[in-house]
Amino acid sequence: MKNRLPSTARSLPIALLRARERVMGPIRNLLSDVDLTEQQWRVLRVVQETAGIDPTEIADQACLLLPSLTRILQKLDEKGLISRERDKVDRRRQIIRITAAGEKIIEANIAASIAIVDRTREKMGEERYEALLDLLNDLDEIEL
Amino acid sequence: MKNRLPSTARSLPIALLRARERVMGPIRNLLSDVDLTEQQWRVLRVVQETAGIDPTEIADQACLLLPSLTRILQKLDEKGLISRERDKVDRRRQIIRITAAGEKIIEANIAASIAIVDRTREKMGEERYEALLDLLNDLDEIEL
DNA sequence: CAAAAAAGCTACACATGTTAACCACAAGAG
DNA sequence: CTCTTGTGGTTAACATGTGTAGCTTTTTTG
Repeated sequence: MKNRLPSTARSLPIALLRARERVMGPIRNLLSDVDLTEQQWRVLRVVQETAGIDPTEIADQACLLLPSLTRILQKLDEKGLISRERDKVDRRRQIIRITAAGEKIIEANIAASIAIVDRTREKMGEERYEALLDLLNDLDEIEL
Repeated sequence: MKNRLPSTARSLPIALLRARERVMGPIRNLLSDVDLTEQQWRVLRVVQETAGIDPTEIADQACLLLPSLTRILQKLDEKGLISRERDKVDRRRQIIRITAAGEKIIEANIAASIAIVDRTREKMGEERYEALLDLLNDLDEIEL
């Protein structure tokens, strides 16, 4: 009765953050070598995954607000990693695509990134790892 | 063979981020009403959890770099939510404590915060929810 | 004691978060 | 057809956070 607060380890948001930092820390180091921020990398991954995606959808999938995304897309465009095109049907809309250079950057870094995550998978065990991913995706789909 | 990349939904860092945003979004709204950022709240929770903690330990538990933490502690100090004291044994060190006002802020917001998380727990089911927390804590303890 | 290490702080450059205002185009109502 | 409303996206401005380097003070160690 003295303390009804959940310990931070049993606080879902904090536990999610700590787990993420554990995995993301090493990956951030990788990315800084090729001068990409974590967010830029995330956007690039999302764009690569869904060719012809529009900014609103990217923002949603990459968990970014549109104004932040606008700036990030400008940076990625400057770097030649994505291309932007106006939708001919709805001319408010933009169509974003990854360029060959963008694909190349992903190619060059995804292996090391996967290797880091794979070490985690091995230490956790395949089943627990997959179970974790399933639970995370469930959580993401909750309360739409 | 055409595409060896994991979909972003099966990418552990991205899945962790999306799940976190889902839960944290509503909580951030709460906090902005009392003029606290997410990080300030996190620091406050950590300080409350471990009275007499020092900045290095806080930074570790709250997933912040020391320079960021320094500023956050200054802000929290200005607001009167924490107190700082020099350690008499090792005078390089500082001892951080939550103040009565700080406890009060937590009291005033933790209920709504827990309510948000509880809705998630109900939708996921108790067991799956607890399993998720266990897996996250495991992940955090990996690769020390 | 001198040198190395640890705990923090400061400063700086840059990226992101956040809100509001704004522009161009689209879609509906009358 | 035009007026209003809605949508997609950008810009601006400011707060905050990130990341690196260098500095001070105090401790520890050779």
